[in-house]
Parts: sequence; C-alpha cells; structure tokens
Amino acid sequence: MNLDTITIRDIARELKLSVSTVSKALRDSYEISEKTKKLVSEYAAAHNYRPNPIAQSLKKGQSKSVGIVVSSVDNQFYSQVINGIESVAYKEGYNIFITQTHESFDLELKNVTHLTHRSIDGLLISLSSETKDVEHLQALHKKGLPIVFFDRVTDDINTHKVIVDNFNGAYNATLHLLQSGYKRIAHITSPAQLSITGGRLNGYKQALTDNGIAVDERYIKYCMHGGKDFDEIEQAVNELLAMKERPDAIFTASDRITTSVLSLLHKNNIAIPQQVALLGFTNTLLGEVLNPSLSTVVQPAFEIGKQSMELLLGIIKSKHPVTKFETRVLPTALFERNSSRRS
Amino acid sequence: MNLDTITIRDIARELKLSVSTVSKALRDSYEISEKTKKLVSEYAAAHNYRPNPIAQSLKKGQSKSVGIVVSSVDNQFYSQVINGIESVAYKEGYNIFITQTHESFDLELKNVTHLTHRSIDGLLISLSSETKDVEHLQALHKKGLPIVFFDRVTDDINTHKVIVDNFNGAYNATLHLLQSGYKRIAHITSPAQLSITGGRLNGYKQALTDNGIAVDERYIKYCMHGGKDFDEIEQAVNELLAMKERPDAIFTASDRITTSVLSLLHKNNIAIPQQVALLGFTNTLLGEVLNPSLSTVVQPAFEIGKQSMELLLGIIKSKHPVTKFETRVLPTALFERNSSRRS
DNA sequence: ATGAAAGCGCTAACAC
DNA sequence: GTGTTAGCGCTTTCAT
Repeated sequence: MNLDTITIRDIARELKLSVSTVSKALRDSYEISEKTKKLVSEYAAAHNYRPNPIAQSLKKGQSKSVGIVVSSVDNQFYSQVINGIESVAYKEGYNIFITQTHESFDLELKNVTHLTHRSIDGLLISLSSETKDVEHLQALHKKGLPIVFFDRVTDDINTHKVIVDNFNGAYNATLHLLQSGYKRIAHITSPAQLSITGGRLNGYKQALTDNGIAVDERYIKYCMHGGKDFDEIEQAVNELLAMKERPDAIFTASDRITTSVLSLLHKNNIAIPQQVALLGFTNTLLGEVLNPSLSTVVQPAFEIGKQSMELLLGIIKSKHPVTKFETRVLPTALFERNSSRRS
Repeated sequence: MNLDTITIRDIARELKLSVSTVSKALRDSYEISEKTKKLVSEYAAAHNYRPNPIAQSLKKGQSKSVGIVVSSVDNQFYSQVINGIESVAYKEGYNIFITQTHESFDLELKNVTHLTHRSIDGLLISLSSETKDVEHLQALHKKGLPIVFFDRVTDDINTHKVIVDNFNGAYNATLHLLQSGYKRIAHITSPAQLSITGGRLNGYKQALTDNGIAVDERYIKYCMHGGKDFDEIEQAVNELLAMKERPDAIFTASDRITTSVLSLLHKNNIAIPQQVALLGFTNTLLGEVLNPSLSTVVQPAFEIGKQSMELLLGIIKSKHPVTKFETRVLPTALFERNSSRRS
C-alpha cells in the first residue's frame, strides 16, 4: 500500500523547485540557502510529508532496521531478551522486526531470507533447535551482513556472540541438588547439536563426577524439538518415572522443558520434592508462586539482548570491516526454592 | 545492506536478453516462449537469484507483509494470538512484523508509522492502554490501509474486529465466586478507556446486582498502565488488603494483573482462597501448577489471531473497497480451580 | 545556490 | 516473442 500521499516531487512542483533541491533542503545540505531550507521544511511540515523509507532503502541500501530471530516469543527468556534489544534500538533510532522459527529450520531459513530481502542492517539470532547447518547464515556473513548470535550460537561463524556461562549455571544447579541430598539426578535437555546443550550437559556431568557419582546415560534425555512438543517431554518424563531406579531429582535445561516437567509431575501425582525434586533453567516470573515454589537457573535475558544489540550496532556503524569479534559470557543466577528443598 | 548480489539485470546481460524479458519469464508471462522461460528460470535457480522485495514494493506498492501491534509479547495471551496470525499468514505467503507498544501511546504511534512506511499491506492491532485518541489510525484507515482490531478495539473506526465476550466472561467468573460463597468481591482492571475494561466491568457488576449485592466502588481498582507497572498493581492490592471490610475475593481483568496479584498475595502471606480468593483473565499455561492452582478465564487467543488474519486478508485481497465490516465475538472459558474453591 | 539527470531493482505499457 | 522505455521516490554526482 502506498499511504504517503505527498512526495518530494509534489513539494518541488508546488514550490517551483527541483526535486534535488527539495531533497537537499530536507537533508539540511550546506549547498542550500537558509531561505529555501525554511521554505521547504515548512511546506513539508504543513503537509505532513514523510520520506518513503522503501525508496530510501532501495537507494541507500540501508534501512535503520534490524531483524530478530528467536524460536518463540511465547517464552519469557526470549521476550525479555527482545525487551533488552528494544531498549537500545529505540534509543539509537533503529526499528526491529521480530520473527519466530518455532524450532523449525525451514522457518528459520524463510525468516532470515525475508528479513534480509527487506533490507535490514543487521541480524540478531538464536538458532532453531533443528538447525545443524548454518550455511545460509555463513553466506550472509560473508556478504557482509552484520550478525550477532545470542543464546544458541554456532562455532562455524566468526562474529560477536552473547551467551551465558552454561557450564557453571548447570554445575551449580547440579551441585545444589547434590548438597540437598539427591543422588539420582536426571537431566532433560535440548537436542545435542545446540550450543547451549553441551555446556549445560558438561556442567551437570562434572558436578556429578566431582562428587563421586557416576554419570548414568539412562538419566539423560534429549528433547529433539527443544521442548516445543509437549509430547516429547512427556515421553522423557514417563521413561524416567518408569525406571526401576527412578531418579530422585530432575535438572532441566530450558525454559519450556522446565515448566512442562513441573506440569507433568503434577499430572502424575508425584510429590515435589519428596518423590522427585525439580530444578531448571527458566526465566518465568512465576517461580515463587508455583506449587511448589520452583528452584530456577535464571539468565540475565534483558542484559543479553542489550549487549547483543550494542555489539550489532558496533558492526553496523563501523567504517571499516570488523574482523575482531568477541564472545561475551554472562553469569546465571541460581534461585533455591522449595522444589529442590532437602528431602 | 544490499545482499542480493545477482539481479535481473545480471541475468539479462549473461543470457543476452532484455531485463523485461527476464522479468516476464520469471513471472511466467504468457508472452514469453517456453524455451526462454526455461533458460531464464534455470539460470536464476543456478545462481540463486532472489527478487528484491524492496524494489518490488516500491514498484507495486504491495509487500506481502502485515504488521502486528501488541502491548507486549511477554504475555501468553498475545504470544498465542501471534501464533494464530502466523498460522494463516505463512499459509498464504505473507510475512509478519511484530512490534510492541509497552502500553505507550508514543510507541504505538511510532510503530504504526514505521510499519506503514515500510509498506505493509495491512495492520493487526490491539491498542495500548494509554491510547485514547485513534486519529493516527483513523487517517490510515481513510487512506485505505486494511486494518483489523483485536482484543482492545475502538468504536471510532469502522472495520473488522475480533474480540471475546468480555461481559459474559466476567459475569460467569463473578457468578462462580458468588456461588462459592464469596461476598465481598473486588475487581482489579485496566484503564477505563480500554474497550475490554468496560465489558468486563459490566459483567462483574451485573453478576453482583443479579445476586442482590450492591456494587461498592471502593472494591474496584483501575491500573492506569494496564498492569505494565508492578507498582500500580501492588498499590491496588495493598489498598484492598488494608480495608476494614477487606474483600474476600479478587476478580482480575487481565493477564499481567492476574499473575501479579497472585505474587502479591503470596508476598503478603495471604492464604488463598481461605483469606482471599482469586480468579482472573489469563492465558498462562501454568494455571494448574500454581500455588494454589489458579482459577482462570481463558480466551481463545490462537483463534482470535487466526480469524483476525483471515479477515485482514479478506480486505487486502478484495477487488472493491470493503465497506461492510463485522465484529466477531468469541466465547471465553472458565476454569475453576483451587484459588476460588468454596472457602 | 540550484537544477538536470542517472540510477537503486523491478514491472509494465508500448513498441517492434 | 522479445526489446525499449518510463517510472515507483529518493539520493547523488555533475553541471550551471
């Protein structure tokens, strides 16, 4: 739809000037007399002129917009990250476009393609849980599109990244469960190819071995769709509950998985933490008021978004190609509540 | 950024054809021979040609994109609505841009302006809680921008709307509290100017008077920022708790308010429902596992999004200006759980 | 200080 | 069946 009724051409015609003079006057060029500038800007204001950003983008190849790709905004962690991104974007006059992959590689590809073709100046992305191959992003990166990864990153592309200390977050969480007296600690996590999975898994394993407990692979369950499918989480929980040596605690590795496991334990009438304790990564604001109050590993989501956008703007605004990149690792916070109370 | 290295011009040069022939071949025009079409499309595929939608938009004044404006994606209701919108948008080849107002009129204006200037074909919007004047939308509507309102609508613009039956949702909720034995039922709601506020307030009042209970205005609290500010909700709760005739139940009118009130009652060590019962509008998936399990009025959020997008596409695709509009009113569902159990 | 004109990538009248 | 050309709204040399 073309809603901008008045164009630079209209102004030129009315004021008996050329389009270029009007364009320059509007952009406050030194070539134009103050008198003309005043004339033009007043006419423009009076007629509510707005430059057409589509035409500007086409011409300048720059859009003052950045794209965001997350798996789902229906997730406190990502919505908080987005708020952090917005906090710096708006301040700098950038607009953002939010898209969701729903953990699908195809949708990730589609969204990234659409965003880049609508001329974004940069991309902020957390990979879908299906994504194994990042060639689509590699290609864009090589063409010079500024990209910053957060949360779920890839080693295959050298650019800025903002993540949390997944290893220590998981280590401390598992340690807390051990210190609370739990011995058979299960772990339900995302697909192995996700960057976050490895760090959290290793932290969990290390805490066990450091405390003289052997890692039992039967206690480790992967949700291939990153928790998008309630069914796969249910299957994991059911398998754990059916074990002869049933785990006495579950450590969950992502937002959706954590809250879903809580629901499933309720559904199965499992007393928490008496029969099975629960502690997991989640940024829900409701930890305190869940039944029982939920022990959580919380990520500084707003800060992740803020720093990601700052780094992205650094690349966008840089005069020279950026070749030196950094990976920021932020700390997580452990909230010990009743779901992991000493049994 | 211009990332589309290969353009229609490049293809034309390589194949020794004109740009228009290539353009037509790509668009499968009847004027072009099969042989040429094949040649062009194969070359395009081989070189990963993608049309530049910016240029297409500029030319055609059409973008195959729609904009969404909600107060915050950090809200289960809106994120579910968005999923509903996406479900039909993707099927029809449309992309969506999500923006947030954070209940600010200024941000609403800014987002709407940005979206329309980036050439969207239509707008789906739920008003911010600050919005009293809809002139900015009125102007776009008059210029012919297809708009569909959902959730928080306005009477001042005649277009399609998708809402829920707020009156009956609130009536039935209040009735349930009355039937459970509660007598002094407070109501915490959004600002009075929001469309949803009136319906819910009236349903609440009607249920009281139908049951011989006089409406007491001191029991009705408005949160001027729609629950965005935790502080204003806290103040409302504190005022209610400090009353000599303290309410024995609270009926809350929106997602954020409901969960915040639950947190606040916990914080004040109020036994739910023994001291104060709680029931409210919310689309949280965690109702069952809250402490106590939370009685809720749930909206068909996905369906709201789906129908809104269908109606919007109806306007977009219509050959003639649409003048006959409808308002769809969907039912809410009441889930009776422990927070409103008979005391 | 101002204007003419080219061009961003594409589409579509209108030629040939 | 294919090519030429103008133009979407804007910016930007390059003239004047």
